[in-house]
Amino acid sequence: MPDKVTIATVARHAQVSRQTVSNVLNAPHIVRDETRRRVQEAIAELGYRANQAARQMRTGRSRLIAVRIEPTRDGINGSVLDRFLHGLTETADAAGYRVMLYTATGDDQEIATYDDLLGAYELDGFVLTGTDHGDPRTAWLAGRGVPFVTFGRPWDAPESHPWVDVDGAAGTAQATSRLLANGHRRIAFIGWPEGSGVGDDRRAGWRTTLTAAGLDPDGLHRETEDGVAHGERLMRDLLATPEAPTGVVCASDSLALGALKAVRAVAARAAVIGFDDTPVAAAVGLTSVSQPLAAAAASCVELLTGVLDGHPTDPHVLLQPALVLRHTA
Amino acid sequence: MPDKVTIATVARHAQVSRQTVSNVLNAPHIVRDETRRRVQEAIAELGYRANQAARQMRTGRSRLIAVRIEPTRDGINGSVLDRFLHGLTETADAAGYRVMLYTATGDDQEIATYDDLLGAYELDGFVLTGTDHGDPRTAWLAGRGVPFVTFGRPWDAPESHPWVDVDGAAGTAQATSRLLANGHRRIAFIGWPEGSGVGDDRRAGWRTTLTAAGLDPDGLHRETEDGVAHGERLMRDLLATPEAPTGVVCASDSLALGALKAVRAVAARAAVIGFDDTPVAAAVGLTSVSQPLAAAAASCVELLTGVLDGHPTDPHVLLQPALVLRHTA
DNA sequence: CCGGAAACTTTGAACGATCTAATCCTGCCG
DNA sequence: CGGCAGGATTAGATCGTTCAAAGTTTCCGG
Repeated sequence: MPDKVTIATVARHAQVSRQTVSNVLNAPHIVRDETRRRVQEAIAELGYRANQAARQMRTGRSRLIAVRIEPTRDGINGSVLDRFLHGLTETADAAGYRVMLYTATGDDQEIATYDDLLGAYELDGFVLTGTDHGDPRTAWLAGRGVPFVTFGRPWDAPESHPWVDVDGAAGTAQATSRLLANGHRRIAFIGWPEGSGVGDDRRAGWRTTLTAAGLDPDGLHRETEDGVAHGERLMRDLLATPEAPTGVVCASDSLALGALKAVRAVAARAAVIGFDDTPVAAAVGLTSVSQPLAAAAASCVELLTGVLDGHPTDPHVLLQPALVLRHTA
Repeated sequence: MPDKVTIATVARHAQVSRQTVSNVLNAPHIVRDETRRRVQEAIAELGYRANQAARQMRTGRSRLIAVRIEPTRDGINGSVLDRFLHGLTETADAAGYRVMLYTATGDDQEIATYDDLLGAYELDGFVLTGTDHGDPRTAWLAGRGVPFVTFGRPWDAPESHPWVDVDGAAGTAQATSRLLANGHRRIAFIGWPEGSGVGDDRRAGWRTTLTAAGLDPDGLHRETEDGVAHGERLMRDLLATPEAPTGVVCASDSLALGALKAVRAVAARAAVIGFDDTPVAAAVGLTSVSQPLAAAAASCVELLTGVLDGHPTDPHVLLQPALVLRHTA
């Protein structure tokens, strides 16, 4: 293995001082053209790469972004995080940042981890997913002045910090419109109990679209925890009512899959639309609302690096989902 | 924000020298009990955390492990990587390491990324997933003397480097035995074209189990690319033969899902078993072979940190999968 | 009470980059 | 031809840690 190439090696090779090499890297405009060219050649020739640890010691910046990887609770939503992570890594890479993972069980343990990561690695920023009402984590980070972005709106105070989100209401609105366009008039919604920002948002899209079409949404919605079995139960329920729906929009693919089972079990012909476009949806041919995860990830990185590199952008990004048509609607 | 706490702050506070604090952290046994206690109190009181960048500069070790996150090709396998990543992060954490992500498209681009990562962050090691026959990446890493572990055996040279893998043959053998125990005699296998180590391994488990039971596997297997549609096509094919199978073991959940569709389409009652226990399998009630991903991740970290911290373990770990029984077998 | 080994602690340098401030050019004007 | 402005370049200090070597204390046996 050849000797380690440091900035001093490059400087010697290009017959300039260390600082000039540093300038070529960090402030090229202050170096004369001819000198810059010579230095760049030396860099290329030697395969020099700036040591981040040394740079970080001086500048206090690590070019590292931390993201939490969750314990894959349902499994069905795991792949969403997966795609998001990939997009994040790719965009961060392009912006000269790297992604570091961490896990934590529980909010206070997570905050301890922040402390750890900041102390040991001087992380530049955090990307949080799945924030809830009154999340203590965002408060802690904001209090310490640590840059961060959340994927998901802070429902209680939308202006409080930078976020990126997907317009869930627009997604369910699209789904509902699709069913309306196909001639459906009794369109149900199966979602989560009131109180979760995301769930309420998705329900709202369905409700307003129905109302706008002059239809009455009352009695056509059901709430439950997420899960295939729950979806199936509620859909059987709906199908058994006197005015059974001919189509249903669901807050998740799990619920939709359950609904689909119920429909098939009673040999009905109701249309079903899910949410998240998970692999499950693709596998069983379920029409579903797809979140632009790569774009969301890119926006997160953009917001964060914008703050870090001193050219901040609009700190609130709301992306539009798209309906992926398959067999069920 | 309080001033940064460095080793010097702690030293002053505990009335010892910097080096003694360093010794308490890295070689506690050479410090007298009473001194150590005093230093540890100071550390706790001040909330001191060793700066990794500075440590790394001196030691050349970053306590960072790199893992590739793939572009989620199929989507169905995405969640496997996801669970693996989570396990990796958790175990690495416990061993005092952190996980850094990277992506790359194509082997040579990936090698360039290695160079980048090693040069800039002095990564301690790599975890590779999905290695193929004659992988240039492992050769490059080995040539540079960079520690790494692969999740997946190097089929062409099993002794060449440390790896962790799941015994696919044992998995399909379990699946086949299960079907035998349930009275099935004509048990088919749908897998991938010959040549992929993983695929061949999974087929072998089925074949040897059938043979051991005195049954003839000939004519009962089909090969195709991965995908639901392919699985469905081949299963229809099998069901249409004079001696149609009453059960089928598949090399993946995608194939199994397709097979299941075919079975239902022709109103047959054949049992179906998939592989990987993806969320899809859980959602549709498909019996599937489950890989112990958390254990695999833990083994990867153990192997890697073992090499790094100088107490190497057996460099080849083969884990046993488990059959998850659901409705289809 | 002293010599000396063992146990423990401290000092100074080094890792590889950037910051600050000082020095060196170069061209231009009086 | 000297002086000077301004850009280009360089020398030295510094970030927080660990290594190597030197210094100090403690403990025993003679």
